[in-house]
Amino acid sequence: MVTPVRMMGMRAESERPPAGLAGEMPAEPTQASRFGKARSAQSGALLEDYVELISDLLSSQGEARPTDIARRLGVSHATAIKTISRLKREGLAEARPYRGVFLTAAGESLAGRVRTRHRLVVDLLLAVGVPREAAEQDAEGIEHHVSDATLAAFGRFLRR
Amino acid sequence: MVTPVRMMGMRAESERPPAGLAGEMPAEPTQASRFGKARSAQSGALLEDYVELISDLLSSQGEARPTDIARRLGVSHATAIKTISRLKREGLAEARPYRGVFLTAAGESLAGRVRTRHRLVVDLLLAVGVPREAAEQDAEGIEHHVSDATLAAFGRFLRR
DNA sequence: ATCAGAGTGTAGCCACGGCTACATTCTGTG
DNA sequence: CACAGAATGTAGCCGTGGCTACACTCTGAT
Ligand SMILES: [Mn+2]
Ligand SMILES: [Mn+2]
Ligand SMILES: [Mn+2]
Ligand SMILES: [Mn+2]
Repeated sequence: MVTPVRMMGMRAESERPPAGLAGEMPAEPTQASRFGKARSAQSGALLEDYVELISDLLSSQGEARPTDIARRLGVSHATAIKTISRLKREGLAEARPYRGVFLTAAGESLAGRVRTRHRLVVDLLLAVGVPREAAEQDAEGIEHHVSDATLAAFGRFLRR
Repeated sequence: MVTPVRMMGMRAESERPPAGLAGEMPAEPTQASRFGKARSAQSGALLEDYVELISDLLSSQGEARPTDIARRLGVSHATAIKTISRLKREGLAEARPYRGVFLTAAGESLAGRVRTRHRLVVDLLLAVGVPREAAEQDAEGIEHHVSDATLAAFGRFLRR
């Protein structure tokens, strides 16, 4: 995500056949690209949640320790630690053994955007009548698939 | 998903510590469960997309061949074939070599629900002012995180 | 100062969902 | 009827994100 080195799969949009002679159904290049985008969005989701949570912990507790992160996410500490090293590799976090996790500038910035988006999504859901608990729950997954255009529309709708 | 044999990870909600003596922040069992649910939702997403697409192909083309499925999803045929065998394993589809893919009753039923939900999500997005293309795009990911409660709320909002 | 217990880290396993490369089977023309 | 080319299937590789088991390091009470 941060480093779209080649990001997952995502088949090259170009390598399409010459599109049959007649107008036999556009072959839908759009559809494939939509699925592809949804897939890559998903790949960033986990990192986004980590970064948002770490930022929260740093504010509220003053530190973000692997065990806390693991507990809050509902995964084993081993899993959390492995993902934290991925955050480091992606340049979003820094951490030295037994010393807790911190966010880089990039990490903080991402956390901010993610937090804003999370709130907007919850608010939008509430605004259209989704019950609180469902809104909180579903937002956790939905947020990662909301594009800037959609987010902007949500904002306009809420300010109405 | 259909067969929640043990479904991915999803840490046991129960194994929580005795919750410190004083009232030191509820320890948020909710948060972990929310992340967990979002994770399992994701695990079903791919199968949902396959089933919906296969159903579409069966209606429009009369058959669903691996290559078509692969092209529409933007993945290699090898990937599609592997996922198709997972669909078989999950009891959603049937397929014999060189004979195309078909849906079981369970598969058809899932496809129907998925299609309905997909449409509702797109309509909701359009209704709150999301531009068409963004709506189509984002819906492809969002749909998999919309609970029944939220879906019902969307329906009410649109019928308003 | 000790040391039990909590927290961290590492190793190794698994399933999923991508891919490429190669082998096999169909099928429509010629 | 042959057979080239398309479709299908198989094998094997990779990274992610889970897990358990075990080893190491800290730290707060005695
Ligand atoms: Mn989330
Ligand atoms: Mn969030
Ligand atoms: Mn989808
Ligand atoms: Mn869909």
